[in-house]
Amino acid sequence: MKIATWNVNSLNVRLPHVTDWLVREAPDVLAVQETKMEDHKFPAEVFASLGYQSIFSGQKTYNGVAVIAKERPVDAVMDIPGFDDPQRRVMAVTLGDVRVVNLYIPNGSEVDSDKYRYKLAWLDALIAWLGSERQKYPQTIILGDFNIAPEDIDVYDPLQWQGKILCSDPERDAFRRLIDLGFHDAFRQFEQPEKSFSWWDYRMNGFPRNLGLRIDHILFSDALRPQLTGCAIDREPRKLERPSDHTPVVAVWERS
DNA sequence: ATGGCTTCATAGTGAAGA
Repeated sequence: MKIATWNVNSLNVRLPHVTDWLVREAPDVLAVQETKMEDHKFPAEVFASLGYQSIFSGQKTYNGVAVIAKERPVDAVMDIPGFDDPQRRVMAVTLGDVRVVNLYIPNGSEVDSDKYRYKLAWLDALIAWLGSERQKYPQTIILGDFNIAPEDIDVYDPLQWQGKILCSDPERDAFRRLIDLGFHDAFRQFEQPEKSFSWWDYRMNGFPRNLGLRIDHILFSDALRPQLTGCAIDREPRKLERPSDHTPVVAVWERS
């Protein structure tokens, strides 16, 4: 199974990039974030014409998540149960015998801001939920835009970013607590190029200078460890005209 | 240089992203 995550930063603008990428890479599953699109506008028929089924939870202007898969996604959950949140950031589905949890974790804006407190509360609720989901779904993949750079090696300039949003200790602690539920960072299971990032700021020529952060992740549960054969960041879509500021992260399992 | 760039909602500019 080939599975990918991609924050597309508006599916309306990025649809040609996404369809081109689906045709070229032929993943079994693509989890997207920041569709910024209400459900009645979701281009499900475009993906259907490429052999993909879609399930989506969107809203106008901000947020919005979707799972695009060859197999029919079932048993969808579109909220963190018990966590009242109008923002569309969660899409958990079952594909075969694997539970896939697609996340658009809040950005947080600035440390100590209201949005930062919302991010930390959101993460607490997420961790509590996924902790209880573990027994139910031994084979789980959690992927998406985490808006957390877990380690200094995931940041182009760790000193400049020290303690800042995406890198603060409470955010990294939340990432660690998620891992400690029994998950692993697929990207770090393999030798990787130095300065591997998944997001680059549109400003300051961030991408050509590789001023990036690794904030998009694919985590997997213990039961899926033996079959994982690779994980990589695909920088190609970031080189296109009018790219998303994020680029896809891809993981491959030998079997479902 | 609390800027830069991009998207969206809007019809001027401003919010938000990361």
